[in-house]
Amino acid sequence: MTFATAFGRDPFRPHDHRRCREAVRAAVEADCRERGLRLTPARACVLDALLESHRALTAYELLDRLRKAGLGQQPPAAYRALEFLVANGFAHRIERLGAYVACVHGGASHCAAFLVCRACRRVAEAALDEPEQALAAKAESVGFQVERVVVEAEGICETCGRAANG
Amino acid sequence: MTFATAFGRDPFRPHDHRRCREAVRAAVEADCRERGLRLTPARACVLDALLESHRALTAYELLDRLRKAGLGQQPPAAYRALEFLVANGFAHRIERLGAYVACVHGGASHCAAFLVCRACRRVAEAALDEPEQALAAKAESVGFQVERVVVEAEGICETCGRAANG
DNA sequence: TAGCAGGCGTTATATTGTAACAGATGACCT
DNA sequence: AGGTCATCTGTTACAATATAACGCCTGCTA
Repeated sequence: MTFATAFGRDPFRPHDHRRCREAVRAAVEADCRERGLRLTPARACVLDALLESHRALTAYELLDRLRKAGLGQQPPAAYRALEFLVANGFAHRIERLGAYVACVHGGASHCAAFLVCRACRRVAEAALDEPEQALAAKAESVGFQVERVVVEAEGICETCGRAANG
Repeated sequence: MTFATAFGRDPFRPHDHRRCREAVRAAVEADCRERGLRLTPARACVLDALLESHRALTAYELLDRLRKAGLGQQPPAAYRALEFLVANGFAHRIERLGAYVACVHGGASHCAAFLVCRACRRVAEAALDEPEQALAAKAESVGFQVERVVVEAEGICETCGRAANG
């Protein structure tokens, strides 16, 4: 399990975010070509907004971007773009926040865990190799069929912790 | 890690729920006495509603109960009772659903994982001994201070699975 | 008995998300 | 070329979840 930007670094700390963002964007484009998915202007606009930072953005913040770009006016525009991005593994919904982040692991569907800073709303993502092994074992023992696992750790990132403690 | 009702059984399957419910209710009352907490009529009403089943209920479903009992009319009545119950470890919020369940582990604050059936909304709770050890280790390695961990497995319980598959 | 904290009532509003239907576009077939 | 189909988008209207802010009441206690 590793926490990473597109370049294997800690997203809570300064990094070459331009390269980080562009690498993910290129990977998504390539993946869409391969899988015959349409990265339409509205979808690309939402993805780009998410890629501007490692912060979780709400659907309405993303809708603002669509409005400014002239690519949509009403909530369904944002939710449709997000539905596409989440369904295809290009973004994740952070349940704890009702907000969304770009996926930094490039396309393939996977099970993810998140560190969510409640101060700056930045999110670090970890690929979980197994969907919480112990949990899966217990689920099986009661005949429960797991379809999706949400793992979100809420807290304070190093930067915000230092800012608060002086 | 064990999934349990108050009597160590699988909450997705039939059990002596009257005893299950009454034991939790008594434990909560005892805990409130010990800790000087006030289990007011409105709070008890919400707790009792949650204890009627192992299903997650929304704040507005709970507000209906308060209304019928003449113990509150507006949303804040429900949210205040829930705030008390959650803050003191007597209930949990299921982030995935925006809904609430009674805690079956009797009071002490703890870290929990949930199996959430998306068909019947019943919820099984597991006490996590350590707050996701691997996650905590990784958090520490990037200087992230974890305050709370959400672990929710969404899927289909045995009963609902059988109903669907014939 | 004055002050204080906690609990509650009420109004108003914020935030997040969906249903439903219609128009537009582009791919593909004949 | 024209027909047909699926997908994407526009729009209206609304549902569902949650909170801010203010003020009253009650019971404790200094």
